[in-house]
Amino acid sequence: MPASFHPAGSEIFSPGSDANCFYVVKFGCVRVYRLLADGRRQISAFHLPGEVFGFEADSRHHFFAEAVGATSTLSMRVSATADLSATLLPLALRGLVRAQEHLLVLGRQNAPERVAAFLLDMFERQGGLERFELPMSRTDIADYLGLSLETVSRVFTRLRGQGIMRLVSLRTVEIVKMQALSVMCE
Amino acid sequence: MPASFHPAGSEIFSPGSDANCFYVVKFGCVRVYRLLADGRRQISAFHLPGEVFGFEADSRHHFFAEAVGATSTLSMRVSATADLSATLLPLALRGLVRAQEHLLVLGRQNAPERVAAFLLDMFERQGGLERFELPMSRTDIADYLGLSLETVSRVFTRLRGQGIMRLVSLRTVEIVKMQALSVMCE
DNA sequence: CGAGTATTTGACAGCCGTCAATTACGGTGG
DNA sequence: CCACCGTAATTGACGGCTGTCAAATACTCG
Repeated sequence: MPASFHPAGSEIFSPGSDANCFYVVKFGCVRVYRLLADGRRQISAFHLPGEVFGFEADSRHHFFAEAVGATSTLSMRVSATADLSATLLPLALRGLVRAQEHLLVLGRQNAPERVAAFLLDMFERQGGLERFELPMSRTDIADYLGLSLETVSRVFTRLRGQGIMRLVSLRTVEIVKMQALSVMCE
Repeated sequence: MPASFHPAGSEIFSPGSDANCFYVVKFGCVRVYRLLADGRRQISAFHLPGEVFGFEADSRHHFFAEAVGATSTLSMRVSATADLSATLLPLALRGLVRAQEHLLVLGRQNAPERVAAFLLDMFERQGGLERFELPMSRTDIADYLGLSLETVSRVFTRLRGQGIMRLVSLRTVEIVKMQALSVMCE
């Protein structure tokens, strides 16, 4: 179970490379994404400490994975796992449910609803403390939510104006009115 | 492996119900979707003959599944499968990849690109014949692509005007310029 | 053949993306 | 410790795509 360190922005895998192992995030954050021919990017998931990513339907990767900030991972070769299917199935199913929920956000929610959903997700995945870090840039958030970075920024400003959240620093969020944020996602 | 017949529009399962079996489509088409509180709907997938759906991360369904038209399915109890994990893992992984590709469409492609991607997907999944049926309504297509039904209709009209496709009947598509359609998705 | 539904088409408004400029932050070196 | 520089984030102006509302047309089924 070898550990690796990934500097900010470094590639972990890319489409076409061998998918012979999967990864556990030890610290930091990983973004998994696809690109269109003209460079438009859709981040399908961020992975935080403790989360597993990198398994594929076949033996090749179909996505890019990069360290968002300084990140360390543990990688496990698929062959080294006694019962691979039993290990991966629950992970794959959870990923599937997450992706399907994300589809609802991208397909049917407007910009404020998307940002609210994102903040609540980050809140819950980082232990439910009202103050937490955003490991990723506004551009990353935009590419995850299918918005422009300017729109993400504008919604942040609006949420601050409504007293729903506070920015302790550019990347540190404090949720003030949890209820209001939840209502926004319906 | 009991077979069931589902009339058009009938419910196959809904959120909260027991997820103790999964389903294979025999004929017809199934839509799987979620709703927001105000009724906005996102269809996460259509399932055509031969495809499997209905497995979940836990023992409860999180989605609605309905027959699009007259549909028949085979249902298998999860407990009746010898090695459940080995059977379901490839299906779950394929579903995950599909969902992630769909995320790119919803997050980063405009209306014509989305419709083109949808038509190509239907084309490929129905055997690659240039003429094929759309089992679902414009509303269903819209809720799958995160568009309004009017926008779907307008894009259809435009594609016909450009000589890229023909509507043999309202639900029967003939793709005339495959190349042009592919280019639209990048 | 007729009723009801599905689809198409049109007019118009609004949300959000793009382009651009300004401000704020953070890290580095003096 | 502070000044400086490069990057990230914010803010503003404006246009276009797409949603909404509404009406007309086409289709399907009984």
